[in-house]
Formats: sequence, structure tokens, C-alpha cells
Amino acid sequence: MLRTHTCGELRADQIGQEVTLCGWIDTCRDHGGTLFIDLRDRYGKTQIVFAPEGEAANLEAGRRLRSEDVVSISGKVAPRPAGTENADLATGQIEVRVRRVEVLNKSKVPPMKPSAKEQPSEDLRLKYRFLDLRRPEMQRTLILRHRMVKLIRDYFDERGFIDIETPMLGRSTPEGARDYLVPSRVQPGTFYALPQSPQLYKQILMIAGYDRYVQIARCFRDEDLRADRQPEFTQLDLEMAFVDANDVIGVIDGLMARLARELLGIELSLPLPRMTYDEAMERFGHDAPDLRFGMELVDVSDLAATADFRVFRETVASGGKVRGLNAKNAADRYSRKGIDELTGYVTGDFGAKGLAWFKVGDERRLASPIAKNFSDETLARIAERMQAEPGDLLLLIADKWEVTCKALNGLRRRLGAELELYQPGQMHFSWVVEFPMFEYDREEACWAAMHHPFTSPRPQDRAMLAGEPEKCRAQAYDLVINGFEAGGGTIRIHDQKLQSQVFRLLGIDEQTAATRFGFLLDALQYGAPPHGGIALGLDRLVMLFGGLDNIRDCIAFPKTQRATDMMTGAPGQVDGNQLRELGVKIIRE
RNA sequence: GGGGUCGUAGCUCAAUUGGUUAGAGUACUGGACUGUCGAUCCAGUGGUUGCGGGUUCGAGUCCCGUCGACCUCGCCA
Repeated sequence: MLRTHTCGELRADQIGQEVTLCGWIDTCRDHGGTLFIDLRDRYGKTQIVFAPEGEAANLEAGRRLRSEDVVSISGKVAPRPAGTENADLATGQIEVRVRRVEVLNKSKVPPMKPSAKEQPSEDLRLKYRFLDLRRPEMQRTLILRHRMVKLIRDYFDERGFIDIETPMLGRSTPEGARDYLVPSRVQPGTFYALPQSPQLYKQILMIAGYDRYVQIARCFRDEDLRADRQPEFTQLDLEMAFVDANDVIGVIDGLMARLARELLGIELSLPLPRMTYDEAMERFGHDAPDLRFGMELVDVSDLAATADFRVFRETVASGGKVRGLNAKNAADRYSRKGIDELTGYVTGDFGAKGLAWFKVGDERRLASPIAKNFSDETLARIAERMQAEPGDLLLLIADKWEVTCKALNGLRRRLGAELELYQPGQMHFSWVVEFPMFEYDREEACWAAMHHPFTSPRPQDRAMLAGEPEKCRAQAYDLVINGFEAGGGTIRIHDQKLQSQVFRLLGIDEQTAATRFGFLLDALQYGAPPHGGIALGLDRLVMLFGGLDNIRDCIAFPKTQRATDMMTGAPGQVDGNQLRELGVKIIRE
């Protein structure tokens, strides 16, 4: 070892010891006669002192040190003079008096300094990721991630789960997200697909009798990026045989309680609350509601139907809804201009036609440019329905049900943040269950699986598959944390006939099914046990547990929004010979 | 594919209505200083205002295009 201790290790106990530390030059404080240097590694910082009573050559060498040089320093641990201890530093009781300095590697002047107060811009951070990762915030997050993964592995190991790796090179299945493709050299003209998830493999493992499987699996989806979405991400993936939905949910409840306790010091009360999909949509307009605060959606369609206000009346008459929410005490927070901004938000981002609003005055009187279109009685009933009190701001949207959901969910989240309706460190865990089996795809004019085509309907809904698929509910469950979908799972179909029926319903004909999923349909006929599982987005979990607002900060080497790696320059062009070998030709537009 | 924000010194930012020689902090270089810890003090270097075009007597500022980062809708079984 080139060092005897780390830079976060030395305490008063080691006073008098001769030590060698290695690390990066963090900051220098040169007083002419005396020179202080903070030496940094990922464990902490230690103050190194170049004192006048030491060798003059050392002081000269110390003066030549610059930010981010890597050095080895030997010397004696000494107590700091009384009054100069640094309480902000774990090693603040001591300092190391230099006996020997060795520069292991000079650094160019870095474009960013790890201990800088201001955070550098993100493109700079991504380009110089090796410097960015030296920052304590990044180290904190990656260490949190490591601890989470360790806890997860221990948790599942204790419960008899087996970690089994599944292939990265698989078969493309055009359903779901766009695949990342890998050309085959051995069989030119054919392609592997990188896994969107290990879904089919883990079902095969259940059929193979490995009744408790777990994997921390890398997954790939070639779709557009978001703050919480990367093309390459990590799932905590698991599957269990001989279980129902409650069993899977129970296992994850226990995991969340363990993670919250160990990583955040929060005690969760179990079981975690559950809500049906229908209830979530009705009360919050979204299948992953942020339950850190209330401000629930209110349906006033029946009241709107009788109003003179044409937009409301006609919307309801044509089968739409008028729904809204009550921003408590927010009437003064939003000026006309502020409300215009909210209007632009719901019309621009969610296609709403407008935003109706009322400010609640004394005696719960509703004031608004459109108020004259409503009878006093209707206004009073709206106020009552929305539990309006003086100072509140009522916001209403009249549109198709789907649009009211999207727009009001967006509005609710935005207002929740702007009005600070929750605390920074607050966490809320819950389940949303009983999703519909199918949603209608207008573009393709067919039914599409809401979760995936291997999802089992609830036993009591199975009879409706043929006649009324829209009423069919799935044995599906999503874990929701602070309004983010942290994960989702289902009980799978373990019966080949039922699986074929669902494929037919989804417009996947027998030939296609046989080509793409033949191995699964085949396996289902050789003693497939009832089984189900779940996958959690690990990067998102880290983001949520770390109190971060984007997933890139949870990943050591993330991609930008255009899916490039600013450090390596990936993706890049390849040699013509490589392409020829693969039988791949670039078409230039 | 659509909408939006941003791009000025190595870094973080400023620059009035379009108006003189584009500034500040920090970093960097040199100097002073024996107890600092974001050290301090003095001096100095540092700019193709992302790139290309246009409007104008005059463009960091306005217009068009383009590149890049971020947010977002669509998309993400």
C-alpha cells in the first residue's frame, strides 16, 4: 500500500504516529512561512502543514503543488494548536506535519474544482465526469446507491431468492418500447435486441422451478429521454412462483421498510397504503399520484351541465367532464398574469382548451370573469362541492375525461411544488392496483396491453375477456413514491390457452406469437406454476431516496437527452470493415 | 416530430431602449504574509459573446438558419 491511512481517517488517537497519506490537492492556504494544504480523497480531507521549522525544500515543493495534483505525503500526526481545531472536518482535531512530499502526478488546471461552492453546468460535468465524480455530492449518491444495492441483495438472500443472470443479447419483440439492436456477424442480416427487461427469461425460470429469482438487471429502451428516464437503466427485477399479488406486494413492502429505515432513518408503517387505478384516476387524474399532499380533483360536471356557461354545458352534453381542484389560500399567490401562465401550461402541454378559475372571496363568494354566466345557486354549490373558503383559488377544466386527468394532474403537481405543499425530505410510499388489462389504441385501432401481454386478468374478470375486454382488470400493481412510478409488476398468465386468447385479443396472430414467443407458449405447456413478480427502477429509487430531481445524478456515466455520452463521445461512427463484416450498410439521407 | 429555457473570460454570472474600448467574482500567473481552513492583501494575464447568415450608421442584444445542454408534450408493453 502506498498509504497508511485515508484522508478521512486520522483522529486524536493517532497523534504522534508517522503516517503516509495519498490524495488530491484540494485547497492551499499559503501564509509565507507556513503553508496549509487540504489533502482530499473520497474518505475526507486532512490538513497538511508545511511549517518553517521543517525542511525548506519541503516548503518549496509544497508551494509548487496545484489543485488536483495527486501526491503522497508522509509526516507526523500532530494536534492542532488550541483554538485552531476545525469542527467542520472529521479530521479537524489533527494535522499532518510534512516530512516528505512526492508528486505522484501533476494535474492540468482543472475546468472545475470538486470543492467549489458553485455547481458547474451540466454539460461540463458530463464532459469531465472524472472530475465531477470527485465532488462530494456525487460520491454521496454513488455510495447511497451501493448501500441500497447491498441492502437489496441481503434482503432477498435472506428470503431464499437466487440471483440469476439473463442474456443481454436476446430476440427483438416489437411490442413495447423501441429496441436497441445488435447485428449478428455470424448470421449476417439478423439482429439481437438488448433487453427492455428480463421479463420472458424470468418467467421461464419460474417454469424451470427456480421459484424465487432476483436480479439487478441492466435494461435498454430506445425512447426519448426525460429527467427520470435514461436509455440504459437498471431494474431490481424479481419473480416468484406459487404466489398471488399480495405476496409480491408484501415482499416489496418489507424491502421498502428496510431501505427507508437503513438509508433514511424513517419507519414505514406496513402494509403500505393501496388504491385502485380507478380511484387514483378519479381523485388525482394519474396512475402514479403524488400523495405527499391533498388537493384532490373534484368533479362538478353535474353542476356545470346546468350553467349558462356554454363551454361547460356543451362539454358535459357531449360526454366530457368538468373537473377542478382547489388551491387552498392561493388566490393571492396567482395574479391575472400568473393564472395566464397556468392556462398556457394546461393548454400547451396537455391540450386543454382553457382554464376556468374562481377566486374565493368573503362569504365564499366566487369571483371570476366567467362568474356572470352562473346562477348564485350554482356558484354556491360549486363552492360547497370544492370546499372553498375565502382566499382559495379554484381551477377548473372542461374537456374529455382523459384531458381533464392529464391537465389537472399536471396542474396539481405544479401547484404542489410552487405552493410548497410538502416538505423537502418527505417520502410517501403507496401501491396502485387493479389496472385495466387493456387500453384502446386509436392509431392502430386495436386493444393494447396496459402493462404487458403476459399479465393475468383477475380470476373474476376472466369471463369478460371475450365480450368486454375494457372492463377486465389485471392482477397488476405499481409502487408509487412521491408521484413517481418506482416499479410495477403483475401476476402472469401461466396457462397456455389463456395466453393465446390474450394474444388474439391484442391482435397478435398465432403465427406471430409462435415466432416471437413460441418458446414461452411451449414452456407454458410443461408444468408452468402460477407466478408473478415485479421490477423496480433502481436509478429512480436512488433518485428518490437521495432527494434528487434527476436520474443522471444517480448514474456514474449517464447519457444526455440526445442519448450521447459527452465523455466518450458515444455513439460514434465505426470502421467500414466492421460494417462489412456485419453485412450492415449505412443509408445516408 | 412539437413547444419552451439557455449558450458571453478556464468556471459561475452581469452588460439599461440596439450605442464608446464587453464587466464582476472566482480560477490562473507574479508578489507580500508564521495558524489558516472559501485564508487575506497587491498587481497582472485572460474574450471569434456556440457557429453561419441577415437587418442596421452601429448587434452580446433584433431576425433567419444551425449546433449543443436542459425542461416538457408525443413516445416510454
